[in-house]
Amino acid sequence: MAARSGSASRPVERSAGTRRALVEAAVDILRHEGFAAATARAIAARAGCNQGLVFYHFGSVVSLLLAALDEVSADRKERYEKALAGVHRPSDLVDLAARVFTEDLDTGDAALLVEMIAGSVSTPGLGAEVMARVGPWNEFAATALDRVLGGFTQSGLVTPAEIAHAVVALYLGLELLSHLDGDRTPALRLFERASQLATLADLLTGLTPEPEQPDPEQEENP
Amino acid sequence: MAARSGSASRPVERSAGTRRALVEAAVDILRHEGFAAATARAIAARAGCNQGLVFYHFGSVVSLLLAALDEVSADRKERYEKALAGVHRPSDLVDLAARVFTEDLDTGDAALLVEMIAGSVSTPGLGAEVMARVGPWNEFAATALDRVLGGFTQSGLVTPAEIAHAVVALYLGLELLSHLDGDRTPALRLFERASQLATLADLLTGLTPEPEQPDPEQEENP
DNA sequence: GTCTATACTTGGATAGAC
DNA sequence: GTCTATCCAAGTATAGAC
Repeated sequence: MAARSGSASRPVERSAGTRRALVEAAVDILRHEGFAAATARAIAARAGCNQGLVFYHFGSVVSLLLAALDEVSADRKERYEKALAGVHRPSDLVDLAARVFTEDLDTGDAALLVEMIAGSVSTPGLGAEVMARVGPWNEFAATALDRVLGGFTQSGLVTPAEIAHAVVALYLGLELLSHLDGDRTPALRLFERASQLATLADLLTGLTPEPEQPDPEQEENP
Repeated sequence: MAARSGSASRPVERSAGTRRALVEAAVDILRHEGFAAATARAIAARAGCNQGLVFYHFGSVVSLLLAALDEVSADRKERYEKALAGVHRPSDLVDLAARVFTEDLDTGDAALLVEMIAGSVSTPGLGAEVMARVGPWNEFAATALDRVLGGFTQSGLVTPAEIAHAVVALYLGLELLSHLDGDRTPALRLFERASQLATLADLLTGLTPEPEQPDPEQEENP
């Protein structure tokens, strides 16, 4: 509380606005121009402010880029977790993965992640930072897999963490290849096949733990 | 025939030597320093010659880098094809893949490929060129898979090309992640699991087409 | 505290020397 | 034909203005 002016020119608000504009511009450039094009000058130009502000607000270009990565990561995680709520069978999970993959490609989120990973390969301190931001996806995948394949993974053949690592690696590889030649059809075709196999898995998991449940779609509790 | 001097200072030999030195230096830098560090100046310095020679001999930096990629690609392909000769069962193939993966990581060839792919993501014309050089690996994987899983893939469930695409993507993804955090254990653990599963596949393929044959190259009946 | 104008560094490419 | 000295553009970062 206390004294409060409605003016938009208050220092703290100007600062916040500039920061936001820079992050947004960074996201945009990473999505459509790539890591190499994401320079302080280019980002500031798109944000409509002076180039030096990148260093004032974020200290360095990579810090700004990491902020951009965090921004879209938060959005994606929220979307994914919401979607995961409706997933119960293996085929559901594969279908979700396919949808997510396509969405990420459409929105450019995939491009952003791949650009950051690619860029971090040749920028000293960046690798660890990006890795730390990929880690949660690993856990997320492990949780999702455990939830759907719980019975199978507990058989001791493989652990969810192992499959999750493979899944994340496959996801990145597919994105990378799609990104390279601009052709997503091989990846989509693969998801089709996986969907067929998952239907098979439905049967397998279906006969192991529970044969039939009264409410498969009863998540409507706001 | 004709006039021939034994001197090593003949223009054509000097040129060839310089070219070779530059390619070798480019390979070395890509392996150990990364794409971003692979500048004309750095490469020339390591090759012990003037920076301008990069442009005289190769026209541009990326052309030199592609030459470096071709260099190691040729070596790898030769090694792989030789190794593939001794592969007959699925488990052989997985073991070979694991060995190849580890070797590539040790020699730095994996790093080089990943660096080039990563770099090409943000260098206009490079993507298509690198993609053209990844294509053969796709075919190679398809051939290898078809050879080992021929009976299974002809069942129509999946095509070798599809699996090959997935395998290449997985390979790249694993290399990328190993490269990022410098920890290869998750990937190696994965190969261990795959090896176990492949032993299972040995049994499957073993009981389907032939229990024992003197020559497994019978492709007659056109 | 917020921002701008300027300094310094590095890299790609070429004009011209040998 | 082979190579070197030099030019110019672009990037990061900061010293100082508001």
